[in-house]
Amino acid sequence: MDTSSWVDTSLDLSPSSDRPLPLDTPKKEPSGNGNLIVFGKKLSMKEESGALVEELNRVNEENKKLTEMLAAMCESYNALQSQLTNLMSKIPVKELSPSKKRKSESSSNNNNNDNYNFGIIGNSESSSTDEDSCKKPKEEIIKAKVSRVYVRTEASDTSLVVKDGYQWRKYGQKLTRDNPSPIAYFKCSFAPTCPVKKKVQRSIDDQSVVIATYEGEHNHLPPSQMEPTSGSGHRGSASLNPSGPTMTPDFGKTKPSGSDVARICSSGLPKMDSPQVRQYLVEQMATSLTKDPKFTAALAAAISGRMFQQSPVE
DNA sequence: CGACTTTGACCCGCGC
DNA sequence: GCGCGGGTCAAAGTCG
Repeated sequence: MDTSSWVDTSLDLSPSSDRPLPLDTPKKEPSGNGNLIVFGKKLSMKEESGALVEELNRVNEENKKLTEMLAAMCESYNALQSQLTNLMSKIPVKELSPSKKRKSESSSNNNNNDNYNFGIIGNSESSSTDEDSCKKPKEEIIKAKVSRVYVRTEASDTSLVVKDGYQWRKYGQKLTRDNPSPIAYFKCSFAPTCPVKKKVQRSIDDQSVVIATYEGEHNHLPPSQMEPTSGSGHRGSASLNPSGPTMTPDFGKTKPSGSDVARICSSGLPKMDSPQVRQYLVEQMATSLTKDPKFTAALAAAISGRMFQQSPVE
């Protein structure tokens, strides 16, 4: 029930088996048997290039459509986000008492309307509240308390580190029953009073996927913004949203890496509708697609299918 | 020497 | 009430 954000450090837009190829190969496929023999066939150069050009055009159109879809998604996302922010601002925020450990945690779950720094479309892992003070209107509590982010990393990378621009201190690690890989617990260590916690665990299904669960809301500026000149590995600049700190990718400086894309996608309140972002996303998609061998293969298959169709086998 | 990580012990909620 | 399991603490170790 929680909405989670999918963050893929490589912006995996590749046509995987469960994600059909956007440029769906022509429905009119060569019948039945194999499909990749086409290049062996004799096609006149004209036909061949014609088919290729046609396919290229089609792919371009498809790309356009995808771009538009992406933009539309970003817009609706933004709309939702602002709605959420509005709603959040109407709910009184309570300061938690640091004294009660357990209580404070659960209360941080409950009353701190966190549109968390990632701003991930909130989701509510929030357990039922044992919160005393919150005589809550049961349902319509905004459930943006816990954010979950999926990050694809190198499978060999066992560090369970999710770079999000904040500074974290690990305070625990446990093995859980349902997942062989341990779960690591982090606290935001940049500000002593910052209540934000983070849990990181590898996905049970895909070891290359790390699930980071954020709880709480930062009550300070992101380190990278407070110390713009200090390196500390956080290159992305960040901006503080009035309703909560948010990460904003820095497009100006360096070419963002995959993980930057991750942050773009996962960060909740960045201006997703800004032309820069859109442009960047499109570029990343294109790069990602062209780099992906699967995509290339699929494209080749599509093209060959097309060619095959145009010059029927005898 | 300070900041961070590791890790076993402990706390507490929840289901039975 | 009891046991289990998730979450946290805090001492010891590590690192720069």
